[in-house]
Amino acid sequence: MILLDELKKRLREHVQRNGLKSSTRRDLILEALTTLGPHVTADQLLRAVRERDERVGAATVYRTLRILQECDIIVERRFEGGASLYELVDDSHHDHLICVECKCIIEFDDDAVERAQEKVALKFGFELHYHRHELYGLCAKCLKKRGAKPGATAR
Amino acid sequence: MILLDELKKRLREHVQRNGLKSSTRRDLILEALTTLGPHVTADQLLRAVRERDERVGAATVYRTLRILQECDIIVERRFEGGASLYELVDDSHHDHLICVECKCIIEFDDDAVERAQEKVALKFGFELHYHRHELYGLCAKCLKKRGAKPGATAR
DNA sequence: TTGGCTGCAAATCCTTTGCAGAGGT
DNA sequence: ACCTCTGCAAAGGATTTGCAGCCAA
Repeated sequence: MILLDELKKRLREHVQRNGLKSSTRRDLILEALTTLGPHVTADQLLRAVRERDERVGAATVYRTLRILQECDIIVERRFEGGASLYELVDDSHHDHLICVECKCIIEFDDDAVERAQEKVALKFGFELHYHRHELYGLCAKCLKKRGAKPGATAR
Repeated sequence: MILLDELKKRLREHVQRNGLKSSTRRDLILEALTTLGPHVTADQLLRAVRERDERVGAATVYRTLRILQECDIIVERRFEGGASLYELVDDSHHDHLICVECKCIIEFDDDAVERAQEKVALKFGFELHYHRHELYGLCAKCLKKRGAKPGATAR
């Protein structure tokens, strides 16, 4: 669970540092983000926020999402097809297994992978900010459903 | 270097297997793909193809790109912002370091990472088809340009 | 009071689709 | 001939932007 207050504080600081102003709408959006699941589309977020305040416009959601990205509260993810998904960074340390068939998303967190990629960054003199690591394929369930079908190579 | 003939053959087989027909335009697009760099947008591809045949339409490029994905000749990649990039799969075994400042893309290939992710897939009973692994941050050049600036945490 | 925030609608950007004609088998 | 491929233009979906009024500092 993420501490909402911690996030609000981070947002407030960002707002002050950049001569912006705080607003009720923005807080509402941030709250909705912590309530909804780990991967939210702008549209899902909009609907959720509108349940509490139906006058909120889509533009505000997008504008707020951009601000939240700037202060590292969320990360935008563009999986294949469709709209972007947004994710709280506190959640985003993990990576994803995505089933190409049923579209389910399994989250994982593997130290070996993490360490390996840090080494790669070092090798190229890169300062790592964040990463995305997505493995696409068939999940166990879909695999079973297919029975003894063709199959595929790893990668 | 990828063998263009090998790719053409794969395309031809896919076409026959699915009751499609081959076409000059499609071959042209495939050729352009092997000529241009490792990451091409649909638009870049369109321009390149038009240098050889100016009557080609954007729709054809998109339709062809979809077919080429179906027969595993290319992979679509949606990095942050902007249009999709397409990449020949023979090239796509590597992953990417992407500079958030200058937008440069460094390709890398790390066995430790590869092995680690295969292990993860196995753990979840996943059949891996392909993956994407992108590390975002500041490249060495931009890092130097910034001098002794704030910095960031790893991830 | 000032300058940022907001909703709305229009505008963009990238990609897909419908349709009538061209082209491959 | 038959059915796919193509260009064109229109449609689509997601996101951004211009503008006039609202609101926080």
